Amino acid sequence: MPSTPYQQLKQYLVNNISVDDEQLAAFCKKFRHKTTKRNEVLLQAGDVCPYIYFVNSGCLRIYMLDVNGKESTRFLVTEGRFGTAFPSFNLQEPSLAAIQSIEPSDVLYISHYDFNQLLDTFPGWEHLYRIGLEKDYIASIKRIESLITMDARQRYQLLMETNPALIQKLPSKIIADYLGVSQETLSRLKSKK
Amino acid sequence: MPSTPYQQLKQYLVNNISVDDEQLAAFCKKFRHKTTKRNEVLLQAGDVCPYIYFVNSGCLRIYMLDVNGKESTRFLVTEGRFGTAFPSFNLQEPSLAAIQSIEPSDVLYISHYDFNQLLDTFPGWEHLYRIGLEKDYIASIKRIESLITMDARQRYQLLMETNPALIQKLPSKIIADYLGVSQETLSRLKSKK
DNA sequence: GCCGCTTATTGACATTTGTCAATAATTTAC
DNA sequence: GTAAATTATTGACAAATGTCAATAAGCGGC
Repeated sequence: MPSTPYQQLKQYLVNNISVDDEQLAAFCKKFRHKTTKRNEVLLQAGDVCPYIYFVNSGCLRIYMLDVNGKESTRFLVTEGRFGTAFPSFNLQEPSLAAIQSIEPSDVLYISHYDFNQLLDTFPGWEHLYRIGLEKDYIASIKRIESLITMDARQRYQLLMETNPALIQKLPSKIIADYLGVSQETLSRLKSKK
Repeated sequence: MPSTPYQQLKQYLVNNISVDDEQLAAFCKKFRHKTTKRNEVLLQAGDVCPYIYFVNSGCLRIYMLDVNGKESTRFLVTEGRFGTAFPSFNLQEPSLAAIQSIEPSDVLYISHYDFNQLLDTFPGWEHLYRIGLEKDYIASIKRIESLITMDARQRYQLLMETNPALIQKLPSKIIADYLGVSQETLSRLKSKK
């Protein structure tokens, strides 16, 4: 167990950029710490998203809710990763998506203002952010490809291959709307071999 | 008509970062110029993508071809924008997607090596790239949302609202696989009101 | 540990979308 | 300008997926 809630973030930083202890401390100082309950909502749709989160443990879900109450999961943010309602956080405009913690989670968060200040102050921070953006962008491209080229069964199989832990960990209701299929269809895919 | 093929790129740069003429010249020197024919293939699937392109005029299409010969358009890159087979260019691994110029086009291109050299040499370049990544990432998030929450008709209507020029300009066959629907389905959407 | 709520499964059916095929309309290449 | 190739449209049907409903199973909160 890490002695402070900042251990994992520091590890993430040293893995991705060259940074000395002093800078690490300066970065961490901008982050606040929070534990959440199961299904706690961190951002309501319609609000401007003020924070970007780093997940120490647990799982955040970025999701949309349509007028009929149907939910769609845009992204899942697991341990050791950054996540936010990106378009809202980046542009500081009202969010289409909400953020909830699916399970009790332990997170750090930094405000948009402080985040930008780090960008302007430390070139290393911009580099780190850029690397993260590249990875997330590539992940989103792969997701688009799976959505336009594969049927429901193929997408489910792909997820089983690339991220079986997610399927284990999350209720299949959420896996279903992450894949863009109904709960019933996913249930049938799983049973009918 | 611009006097050199670099006019538009320069305009793009000054719009996005503060940069002096000397730097502009240094940036442009890294780009080569090329005109393409209709349907010319710039990258074959399976090859590592060596370049990122800036489109002066015309249109590039990043697309995938499955074993049955079905094509899916991952992205369309129009005038005044950067584009490449991003995962391959970024990771320098074989590309799932191919690149073609749908129509006769006028493009600039820079190698992965030179691009990274600019990143390392000019903080302004990393900033510019980061801003571009943010925009492209947001666009891809919106595309994912449209794919998981909307049916074919809604996606088509969205495209008509957000980018009617694309629908005008491109054959509906390509619009169809960009939307992730068959040509016939799109044709029916258009006729049946 | 139990109650109650949420989630998962299954069936019947409706709807959407895809596939195949034939034909018409366009467009390209020469 | 014309022939050939590509693209678009339409019909008939098949396949995939969604919706609604009923029931079963699982799990969280106390």
